[in-house]
Amino acid sequence: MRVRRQKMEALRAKGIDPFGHRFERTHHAREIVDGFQMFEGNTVRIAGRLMAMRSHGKATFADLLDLSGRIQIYAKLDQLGDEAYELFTSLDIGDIVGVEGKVFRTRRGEVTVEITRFDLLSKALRPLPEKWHGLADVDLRYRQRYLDLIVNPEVREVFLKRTAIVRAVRAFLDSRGYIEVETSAMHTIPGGATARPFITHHNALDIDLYLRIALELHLKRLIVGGLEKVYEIGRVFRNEGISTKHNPEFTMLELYEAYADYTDMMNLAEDLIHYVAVQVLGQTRVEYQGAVIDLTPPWPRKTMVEAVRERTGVDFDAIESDEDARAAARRLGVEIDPAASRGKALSEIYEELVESTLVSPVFVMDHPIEISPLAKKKADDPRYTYRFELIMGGREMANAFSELNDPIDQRERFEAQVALRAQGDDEAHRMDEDFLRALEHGMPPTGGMGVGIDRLAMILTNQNSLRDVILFPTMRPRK
RNA sequence: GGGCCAUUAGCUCAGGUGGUAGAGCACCGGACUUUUAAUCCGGGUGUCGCAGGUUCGAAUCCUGCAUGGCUCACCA
Repeated sequence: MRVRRQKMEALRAKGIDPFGHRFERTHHAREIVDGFQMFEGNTVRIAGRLMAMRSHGKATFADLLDLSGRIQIYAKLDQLGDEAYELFTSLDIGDIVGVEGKVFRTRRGEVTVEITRFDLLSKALRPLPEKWHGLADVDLRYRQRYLDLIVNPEVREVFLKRTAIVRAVRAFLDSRGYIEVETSAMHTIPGGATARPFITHHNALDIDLYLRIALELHLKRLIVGGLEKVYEIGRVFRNEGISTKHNPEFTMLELYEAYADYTDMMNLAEDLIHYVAVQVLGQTRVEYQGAVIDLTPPWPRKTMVEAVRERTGVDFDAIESDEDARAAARRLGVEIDPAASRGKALSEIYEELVESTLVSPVFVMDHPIEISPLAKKKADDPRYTYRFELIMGGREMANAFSELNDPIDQRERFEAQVALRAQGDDEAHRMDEDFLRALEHGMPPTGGMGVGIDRLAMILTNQNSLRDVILFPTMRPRK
C-alpha cells in the first residue's frame, strides 16, 4: 500500500490525475470476445479493473474485468512509445483503466485488445485478494462484499440472478393487472406477523415507531380502498436471531386480490414461480443442495392434517381434545407447552416432523385458527382456516390465505392474541384499532399471499445461506 | 443462548510432543515483444485475534474475552 501511494504521488508529479474522469466506452468485454468475427481489426474502447499483469519486457499482457466479464489487453512498446509503455507497466492489479485498441487474436487463440492508448481512471491503493483462491473468508466476503464481487465471479452471477428474479416477479404481476404500491415502513403498531419489531423514535412527534414486520395490514387497507389487486416488494424487519436462514431485514413480496380466495392464490403461486424459473433459469427443474426440485405445476395440495397423517400416522381428525392432541405430540417426541391447544399441537408436530421433509413443491393447507389470526375460518370447520403455505426444499416459500374480512371476528382474534401477549408471548399480535376501523368500512372477500424473496432466490440460485443472496447481510460491527 | 470448530504476512494456508515464524499468490528489484495460475534470478514485508496465567522460554499449554463458521434451541 505504501508503494502504491508513492506511485500515485509520482503520477501526480507528472501531471497525471490518478483518479480520472469520464471515459466513453464502445463495448463490454463479453461482446468483443463473443463477437470476435465482427470485431477483428476494429478499434474499441473498453474500461474496467486490471485483474492480472503478465509482463514480457517490451510487451505486456493484462486482464481487464468489466461487468460482462474479462478480456485480455496487450501493451506493446512499439505501439505505445517509451513513456506510455512505462506508465502502463507501472500500473497495479486492481487499478481501473480505460483502453482504446484494436481487436485481434493471439497465437494461443485468445481474443485480445492491442492498446493504442489508455487512461488511468482510478488508482487502487489497496491490493486485491489472492488471484487463484479468491476471497474465501466468509466474514470478509460479507463485510467487504465489493471484493467478493470483484474476485469471485460466481458471487456476481448469484446477485445478477437475484435481480432477474425480482424483475420477473414484477413483470408477471404487472401483466396480471396488479398495481405495485409502496406503503409505510414505519408503523405505529407493528402487525401482520408474529415477530419482535425494531423500535425507533420520531423526535418531532415524540412517539416511538416500529419498523414494519410485514406489509399485510396496509395492503389490505388499500383493498378496502378499492385498489382490488395490489402488491408490494419491500424490506421488512424482525428483531430476532441471525442465522444462515434468518436476517434481521429481508425482502417480502405481498399481494392481495379482491374477490379471490386462497385457491386462486395457489394457482397464482404456481404460475408465478413457474414463470420466474423459466425467465431466469430457462427451465423448471432446479437443483437445490443435491436434490432436484421440479417446479412444473400443478403442485400437490394437502391439508396440514393430511400431511401430518401421511408422515406420522397420527390422524388429527380422530383427536378432539387439547389433552389428546398434546399426548399425541408427546408420543411423537415433540416437546409441547402443557397449555397448548389442539391446533397448536397439530402445527407443532407439522413444523417439527413434516415441513423439512417436503422437498418438491407442495401446498399445505387449512392451518389451525389459533396460529392464523388474519385468515378466514373455514365455513365447515371453524377449527381451521382457509390458509396455505407453499413448501419447497423443506422450507416455507409462501404463506397465503383467504383474508379475514369480518371485523367482528377479526376483533376477537386480536383479543385472543392480546391475551397471549398478556401471558408473556411477546410475539403475539397487538390490537390494531385503526386496521379494524378499515375492515368495518367493508373489505371485499380477498385472497392474499406473501412470498419470501430471499428464500426464493436461495432456491433458484442453489445457495444454502441467506447471506449469499443478500448483498450486505447484517453483521456485528468490526472492531 | 448451549455445544463444537476456527482466528498466523494484503490473500490462501503450513507450522507432532513449548526453544524465538514459513510456503504459494500478491508486492519490490532484474531478464524477457503473442503470454495467460507466463517463466527465470534476487528480496519476507508479521501486534501469530485480544488480555491474563503457567514456564528460564508460549503461535503452541491453561483461563477469560472478541469475531466468525457449523449445529441445536429460539424464531412461522
